Amino acid sequence: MARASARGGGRPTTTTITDVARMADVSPTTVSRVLNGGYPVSAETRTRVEHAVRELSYVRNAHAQALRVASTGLVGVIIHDVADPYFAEIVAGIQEVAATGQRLVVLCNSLRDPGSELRYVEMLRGQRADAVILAGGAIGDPHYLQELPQQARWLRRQGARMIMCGRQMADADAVLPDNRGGAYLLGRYLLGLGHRSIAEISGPPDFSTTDERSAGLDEALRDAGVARDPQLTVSGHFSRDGGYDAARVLLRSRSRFTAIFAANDMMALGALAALREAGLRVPDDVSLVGYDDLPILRDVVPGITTVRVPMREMGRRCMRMAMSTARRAPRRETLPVELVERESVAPAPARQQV
DNA sequence: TGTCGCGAGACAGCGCTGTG
DNA sequence: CACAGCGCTGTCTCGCGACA
Repeated sequence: MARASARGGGRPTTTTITDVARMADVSPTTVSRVLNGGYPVSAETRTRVEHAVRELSYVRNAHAQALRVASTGLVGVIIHDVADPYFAEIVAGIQEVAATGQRLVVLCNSLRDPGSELRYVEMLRGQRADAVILAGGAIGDPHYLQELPQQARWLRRQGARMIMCGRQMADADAVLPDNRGGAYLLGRYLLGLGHRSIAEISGPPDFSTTDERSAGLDEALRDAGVARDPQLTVSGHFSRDGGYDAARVLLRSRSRFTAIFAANDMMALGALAALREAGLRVPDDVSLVGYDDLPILRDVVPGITTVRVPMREMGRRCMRMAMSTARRAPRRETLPVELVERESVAPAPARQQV
């Protein structure tokens, strides 16, 4: 099988284009022509080469190929948390498109640590990735905010590009959900049902997603002439436990509210658990809304009203950007979101407040 | 004219050798 | 000691020549 003559000793041997050429009784040039097309090769020779490729289980050396064609076919995807269904959906969309384009996706889990994210970008640059997709809201760390655009510029110089999924940055392409617009929709919906005391379980303070969704709710309240009570905002991690803890803080406070606006669905699930533990019914005692429309929400009782973010489509679009030719001007695509009404919201009770 | 082989050169980056 | 130059890795492209 793999040649033992050329490289002896304990060194690992691999099948190269030369081995295929030898078995097919042609030159490496002809093997390359068969594999890549674009040159005339007789049917008989083509068959011999293809047979040798199968016999030797030959696959091209991606590193060596990258040297010649200046493309590794590698796309790095950096996400905050692999256990978060939000990112799972985005990655599913990315891989759907990657599979059609013969791209290898490398998944990196930053656990929302800005230092990890920067290190992964550098490592992917070192691997000469064709593109790096950064999914999730921006982190407000000063060093990170200064360094990341620099990394995007270096990538661009290498002929690669950076694509932001769910946030934007100069020198990088971006696919964005309308965070502010979606939060505005939810706010208006709650206000329309008579809710005036709306508690907010917001995301961590240093994330752009947190700011945008809070701003959307703010805008809805402002438009309705409803003053916002700062006591009714508690921040937490973008997770089930983050929502659970924040809801418990709200319940322990003496503040009164008729509805909870959670910054994402996982937080809404945590809040639902905390409300249930406190003996409160959703939506009879408190209304609850989430954000994202994660697939797992379909099996939750009561069904949680939310905003559908086209996560899979965002992933698909990011990958298409990664596979397309880089342009000078960064590209921006904003995807619309829609309100999904389920059973977790009821009209505000006339007097009763939690 | 079609098909194929040959050889040079390019690619990134490490390690080695020679030179000043 | 610093620096330049070269070899090495595997693949691919390109120009040119050979052959049926």
